[in-house]
Amino acid sequence: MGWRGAIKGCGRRMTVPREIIISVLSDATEHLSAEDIYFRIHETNPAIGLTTVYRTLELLTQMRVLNKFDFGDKRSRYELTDQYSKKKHHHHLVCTQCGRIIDYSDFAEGEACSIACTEKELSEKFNFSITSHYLSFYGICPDCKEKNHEK
Amino acid sequence: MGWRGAIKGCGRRMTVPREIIISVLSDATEHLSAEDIYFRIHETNPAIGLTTVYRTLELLTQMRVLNKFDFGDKRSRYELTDQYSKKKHHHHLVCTQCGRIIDYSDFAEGEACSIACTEKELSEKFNFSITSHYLSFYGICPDCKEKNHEK
DNA sequence: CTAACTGCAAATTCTTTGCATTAGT
DNA sequence: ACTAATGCAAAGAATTTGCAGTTAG
Repeated sequence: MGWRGAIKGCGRRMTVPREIIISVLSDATEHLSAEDIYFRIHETNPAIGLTTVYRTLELLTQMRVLNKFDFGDKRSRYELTDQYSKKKHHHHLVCTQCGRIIDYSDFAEGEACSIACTEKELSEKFNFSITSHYLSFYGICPDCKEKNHEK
Repeated sequence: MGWRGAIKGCGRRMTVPREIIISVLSDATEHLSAEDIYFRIHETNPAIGLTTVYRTLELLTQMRVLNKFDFGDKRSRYELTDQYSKKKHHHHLVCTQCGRIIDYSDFAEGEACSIACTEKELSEKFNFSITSHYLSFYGICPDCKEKNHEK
């Protein structure tokens, strides 16, 4: 079932703003904030307000169409969940100096398997129904390393 | 070198508020927000302001004495980094329904090793200097599962 | 038709800043 | 003494809410 079905399936309505917001998210390669989305939409659809963007993102997050992330700057960022995304499931590599984020999905030998095993062990041990996970590595990117070296 | 040394080592001063804030964090079992810390301190030290708590947390985070987390509610939460903590390095298991967070550090067979291997592979592949990682699993805790069942 | 959705402006909430005062070293 | 650190009040920034008008089904 596509996201349209998910929305209508629970008594909600398909609207122009929702359609556009998801299409922006679907085309995005980066991790967009509410304001990012608002500005992209605003050029072609100035009638759509920031409030609607926030409300739509909240709704879609609750419906598990979107994941909501926080990378340290104070704005929340969103991306489609695996189920609805063109991109494969991925983890993040975050530069703590410049904020650059690399998505990687060509998991190292054993990484994916290990996560799956851990998930299974944890769900048994703590009796949790695990639905997802989030793995990020933090460090200094090549560019920042170079800049730091020059000083 | 303890955190006191870290602070003095870079020309900063040891003060009563800093001492108290770290001791609260050191004793905490949960993940405290700035306000949590402020209230705990306030009972015995009403002279210490919330601003100082924020400034201290910011400083200590920059010095890598603290890790700053975000678990979805909008407040930031803090805990001592492995180097300064009584607790072992751990990962998180978060209930998406009630917000409960379980720390686990008795890593499953292979989990710790796999993270270390992945870290090494990524740092070579992307030429990143990786300093830390963050792994969380999300799901529904036993209590919430039960509650959902009753309905 | 009617209830969900929207936009605007105002309100909230968390966090940061300006500035005069206090207190480590 | 010198300057970092503090507390207060005020400012800032991201997000949420109240409400009257709009629109999908």
